[in-house]
Amino acid sequence: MRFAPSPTGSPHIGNIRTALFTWLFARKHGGVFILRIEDTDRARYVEGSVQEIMDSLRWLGLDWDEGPYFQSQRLPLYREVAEKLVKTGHAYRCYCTPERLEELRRQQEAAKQPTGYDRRCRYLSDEQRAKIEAEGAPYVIRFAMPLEGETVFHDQIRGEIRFENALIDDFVMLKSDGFPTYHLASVTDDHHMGITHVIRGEEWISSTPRHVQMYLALGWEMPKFAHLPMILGTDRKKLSKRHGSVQFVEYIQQGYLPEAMFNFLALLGWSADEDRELYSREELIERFDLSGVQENPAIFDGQKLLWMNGVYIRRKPIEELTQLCLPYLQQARLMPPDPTPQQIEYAQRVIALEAERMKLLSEVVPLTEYFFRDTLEYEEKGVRKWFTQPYVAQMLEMLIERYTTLEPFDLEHIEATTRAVADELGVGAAQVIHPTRVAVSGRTVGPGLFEMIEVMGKERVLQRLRAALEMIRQGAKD
RNA sequence: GGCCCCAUCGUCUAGUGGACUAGGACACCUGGUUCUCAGCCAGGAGAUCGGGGGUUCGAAUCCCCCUGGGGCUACCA
Repeated sequence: MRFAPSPTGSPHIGNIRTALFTWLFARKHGGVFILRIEDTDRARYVEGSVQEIMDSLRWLGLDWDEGPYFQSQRLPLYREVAEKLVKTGHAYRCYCTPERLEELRRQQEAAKQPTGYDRRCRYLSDEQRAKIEAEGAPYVIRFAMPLEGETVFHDQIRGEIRFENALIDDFVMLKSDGFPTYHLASVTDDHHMGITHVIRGEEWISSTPRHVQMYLALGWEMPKFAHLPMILGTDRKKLSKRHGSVQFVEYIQQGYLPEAMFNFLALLGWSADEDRELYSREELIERFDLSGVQENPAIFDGQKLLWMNGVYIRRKPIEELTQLCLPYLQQARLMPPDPTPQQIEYAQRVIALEAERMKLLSEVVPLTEYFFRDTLEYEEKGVRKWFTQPYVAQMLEMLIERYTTLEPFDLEHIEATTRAVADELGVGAAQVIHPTRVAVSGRTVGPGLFEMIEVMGKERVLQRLRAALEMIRQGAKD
């Protein structure tokens, strides 16, 4: 099995999903998973994309057994195969210029004819050929497709697919710059690398008859083909830039967990016959089967992925989750680059309180900000609703006074003390809890108040209560 | 235009001739838990299986046509 991406840009969800399915299949059947970089188009090569591909695979835990191989380093092999086909009459040199080809296509389009090479050079006589060769004209090597009959192959997912040979033109195998096209390179490598199952995207179906004919011409054993359904954007169009983040690395940055992404991607276009959606990596390997692969394209909708990520975040042991969140906190300057054990301990307790609200690791910043900052930003709505209550100033004074002497400053005592204040004030507990939350966090939503106060610690809480009291008194004067 | 692939709730999907008053999940709505949110629990709404013909005692499941969507149609992959 192999995953053979082309380094023409940052890998997207679809590319990685193909890698995942291939990997799953290889692991399930004890096969060898090979990474092969199809860098045969020098013009479209994007610097750094190979690294991104490898980083993405590693991040997801898709380890490869061999490679990466680079097709650009195997040029002589492809030429050898192409020449062999020329010798056996299955291929020929074509000297047509790009200009002629373009003109030909224009005419065909104008005449509403199917476009394609007219095979002119296929029928050149030896003398004509020798003459052109003598001039040193550049050439490509084209495969000579059978002129009649049809090519039939059995797709592991879709069953039998057939194409009429006459409709397939003599495609280029070797370009004039000496590089192979995809067709030549992949067939050659798949054969030499002992690939038994070619698993790739649906967009390759129409190229498969060419590959089949090459195998036949070369006398090579045919691998099995499996064409995965495509992944479309919410507008049912092929995934592209305007669909938001389609680049895989962006998901990594936003704080998706590899476990969640793995699980989600495995279920995009594949399913086991059971009412379940949460699977571990091992369970997926155990269950994966080409027969469970969907034939119709799937629309990529991030909502379910987001939900699943939340599930996996909540399942994470808190120590691990804290380590995962740390980089985000540091980037936001909420934590220093080299935190002390005490600071990590504090962050961990904070994260434990907010974890169930987190769907992305990056959300740790907006979610926990107020635990770390010296000065709070108050939510306008909360201030208006709660700081205007007549009893609030008195309430804050009482809380400050009692918290100051409260020992130990723990959950149980904080709760008892706070509720006692409500009783004395003759109001419901909620009437105290809500304004206090605003005073202490600046917000109207968040974790349970008493837990929050306990984690913040006495000093920080007192300071915030005083600040709130000051603010209310100022407001009263105006 | 030509060739090819595909078609079940908004989305991911289960379903391979009778167990289907079409199941699950996300999202959505309601109720419960509770100091808010989230979480959790319970419930609800949501698909005449794209349309039309067949085959059959019986079709989401098989066949044909139509429609729709997608892919390919490069010296790109």
